[in-house]
Amino acid sequence: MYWNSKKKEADKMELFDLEQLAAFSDCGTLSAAAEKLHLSQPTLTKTMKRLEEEFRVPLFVRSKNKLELNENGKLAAERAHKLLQEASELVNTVRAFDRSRHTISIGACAPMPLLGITQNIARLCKGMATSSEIQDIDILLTGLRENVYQVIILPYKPQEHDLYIKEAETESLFFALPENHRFADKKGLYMEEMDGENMLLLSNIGFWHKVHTTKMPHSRFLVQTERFDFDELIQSSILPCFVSDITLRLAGKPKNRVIVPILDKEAVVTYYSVCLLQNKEQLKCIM
Amino acid sequence: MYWNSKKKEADKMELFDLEQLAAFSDCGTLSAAAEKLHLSQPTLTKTMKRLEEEFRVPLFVRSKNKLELNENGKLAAERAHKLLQEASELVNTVRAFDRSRHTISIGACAPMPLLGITQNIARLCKGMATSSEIQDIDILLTGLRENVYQVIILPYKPQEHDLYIKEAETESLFFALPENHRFADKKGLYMEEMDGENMLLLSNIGFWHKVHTTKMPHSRFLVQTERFDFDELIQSSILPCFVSDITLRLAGKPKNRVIVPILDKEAVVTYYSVCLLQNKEQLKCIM
DNA sequence: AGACCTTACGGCCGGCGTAACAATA
DNA sequence: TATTGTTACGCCGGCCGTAAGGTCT
Repeated sequence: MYWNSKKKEADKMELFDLEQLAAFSDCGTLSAAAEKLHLSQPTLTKTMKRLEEEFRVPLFVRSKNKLELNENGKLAAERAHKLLQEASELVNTVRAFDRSRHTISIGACAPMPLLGITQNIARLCKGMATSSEIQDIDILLTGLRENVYQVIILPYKPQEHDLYIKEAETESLFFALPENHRFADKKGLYMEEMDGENMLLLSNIGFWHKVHTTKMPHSRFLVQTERFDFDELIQSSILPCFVSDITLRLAGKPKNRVIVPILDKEAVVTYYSVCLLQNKEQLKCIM
Repeated sequence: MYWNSKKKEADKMELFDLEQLAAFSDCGTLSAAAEKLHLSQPTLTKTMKRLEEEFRVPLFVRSKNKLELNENGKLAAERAHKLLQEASELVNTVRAFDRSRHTISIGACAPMPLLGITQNIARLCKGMATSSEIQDIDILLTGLRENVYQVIILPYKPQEHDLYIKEAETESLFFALPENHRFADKKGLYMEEMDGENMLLLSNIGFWHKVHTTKMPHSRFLVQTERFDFDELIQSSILPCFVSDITLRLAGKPKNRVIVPILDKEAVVTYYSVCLLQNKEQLKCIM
């Protein structure tokens, strides 16, 4: 296979050469560029010569001890920057694409139903990663159609015909009242009855937030971002808060609290896992 | 300088690697790609492995005896094509830019004044190339402002104030009539008198064409593209044609023809070399 | 003297080719 | 058997670094 060995005209221009050119353009001096790239100055000298040969056009104005880009060189360096940027984007794009093929993005209207489904995915779809977030319901729906999410979890059953829907779990909301609260011995409460009472609330609870603020417009909600802080506050304060059957099951009943069911129909929701009908097969292991 | 020698994580991805990937994508098989690039198959095998390492993402689905791009690979190959295209455009752009810096584009309204000016450029501006073309006058003016042309040659003196103008040579038009033509003994002729006579004409004569067709609307002009064919036809036919003092000076009088001056004022033009005022200094060697 | 670029020289590593092997059709 | 991909192995060239030289501030 030596019959082509001596093709001297080869376009040997490589990205590393351009990187050196770009570095020289940035640093203004070969020495500085060499240091930046952890190379020796003579290496840079030779690469620049090589580039000039490959472009077959002068790129520099050479004084005895000074090297500068001429107009050609400035243009070349500028374009080299662009090309390097695009080369870097190339691998990033491919990596991101690969990642997207291996991760399922789930959008949920509330935190609790995420727990079950992400566990299921980890168990059923080995090698699949999941990324999940809690968002407003309309954002979830548009995100589903734009493939931002492969699966979304809604607190109601949507009617669109291009969606594949599967009923998931239910969640029922309760008040967790201090034992000496005036309603502590009630068997059930409407949110309206509690309206006006200040309550502890965990942030990032999705659509529940809207439920609370609409049904209890006169209450002030002391929002905690951190789960740990929230739990601490429950222990140390006498403010009522919300719990659900799921949190009760997972974390147990907060000490010194009485659990009172909420009677509003909005306090009991059934979650539905939803994906595009066209992705049904691909996602059936989850749904 | 060995303190960084062993950085194995280097982004060694080079254009040649991507070229091999692109070739594989085009050819469908390593062997074919290897042949196309004048490389051996094992080389391709190893490059593909290297690329997979550099992307840190699988790019292929490997059977025992078959290598195919997976989805990642297809994306990578597609983007590789694009990047290679852009790399090629990079050098072409720089080369074109360099060329544009070393060539003066001249637009002229007629062929004759070009002769003198291009000779002057070749003599006065060593290392400068010239490209010239003949165009309509309005195209010349817009082209000058858009830097399509550095210098244009007009048959009149423009009035714009952002232009630098230098009077160039003059050209006077004559009829070259067969010796037995009815006007052969005239001392001068108006074009109107010749209107209706069929004439030989050289194509690509710029604004002269418009002069002829407006002043002699009833004549038919037998247009020749090739100078050689035109000269042959003059010898062998009895059709009248145009000559100018410049062609007479350069090529002499056609045999068997009588030269009769044209009396219309349009038959004597003074050419003006025009450039943008802002380029005056840069072009003063020419102007 | 210090900063910079260039040239000369030598070593080394990485990429390439050959050869041999394995698997498929 | 012919084609294709992979592995093993050795060579060779190109790239890099060190050293030395020249020029300018």
